[in-house]
Amino acid sequence: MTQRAFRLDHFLPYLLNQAAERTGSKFEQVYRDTYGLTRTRWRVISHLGTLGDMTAAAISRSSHTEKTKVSRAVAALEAEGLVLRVPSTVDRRTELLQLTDAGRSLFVSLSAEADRFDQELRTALGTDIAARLEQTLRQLAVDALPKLPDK
Amino acid sequence: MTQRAFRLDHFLPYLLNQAAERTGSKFEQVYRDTYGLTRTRWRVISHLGTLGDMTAAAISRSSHTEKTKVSRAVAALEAEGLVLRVPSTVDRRTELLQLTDAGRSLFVSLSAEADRFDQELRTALGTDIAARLEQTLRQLAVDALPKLPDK
DNA sequence: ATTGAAATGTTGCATATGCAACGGATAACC
DNA sequence: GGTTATCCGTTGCATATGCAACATTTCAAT
Repeated sequence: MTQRAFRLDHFLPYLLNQAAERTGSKFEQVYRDTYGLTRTRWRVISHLGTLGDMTAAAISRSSHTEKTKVSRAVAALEAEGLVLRVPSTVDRRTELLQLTDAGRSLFVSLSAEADRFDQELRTALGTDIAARLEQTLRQLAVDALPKLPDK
Repeated sequence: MTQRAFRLDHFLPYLLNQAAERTGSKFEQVYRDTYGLTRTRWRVISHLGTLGDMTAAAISRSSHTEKTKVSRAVAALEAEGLVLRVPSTVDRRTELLQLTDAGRSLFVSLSAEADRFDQELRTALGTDIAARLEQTLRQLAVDALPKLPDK
């Protein structure tokens, strides 16, 4: 019974969390200090910027973010004049969200910085390793994860 | 001026966050539902379990967790009788934290589940890919990240 | 048609979090 | 030695978050 001892620093969920936290908070400095955005607000902006106009529920599903978190971020962004709500005529429960001119202009500059940051990351890791990382992460993020171990 | 458009779903910090969030919340079900632990409490337990007795500040540094977050987790764990504080005689600012018998027993069962979860993850990804992922994540989590792009 | 189930977005409330400030203790420095 | 800076752990407070509940609207089933 050579029982391999549990090692936190080899536990993938922990390593994923650490890597995400460090990388994310590093880039967070950009949109926080320079643009006064929170993470969820940046997430909403970047969704609208890259995926086009969409509803809050769609953003919530696409980003696996609590719908109430999205709702509050949208409210703030609307108050700041960065996002516009267009009530749908077909489904009166929903409203389509779209960037205002100010919102789009913010997205353009911020996404340029994001691109640069991403490039630096990939260069530091090595482009081939970064590409493999991206593929594996997408698998973890999107595809089905293993079921929880049955006890 | 073929400007490559920013794509959120190719942005490494975003993918890292998504993968970490999904993986982490999946395993969180285990320690939350079965053992009533929060993520930070599990983090403290697993640090003490794998790295031995240490101070709150050491846990904070090792896990890149706010010291106030650690402080509160420790207070809760102490109240639940899972962690013991041993004031240091040499440095009277610090207190060494250690698992009680109950705490160690909890760690033993929980780390066994963590091992199983990790194994399932690695099997799902493929063991070689998982090993490469681990190495890359450690690099991102521990090593220096690229400086923020100069504007 | 009608009834029941599900989706959308918001709010209330309890809890979690981040940040600054604090008291106490040690370290650094001159 | 004495002064200053730094470290440890805690607390106060403002904000963020998660979860349940809600009103409204659409969808499903019969």
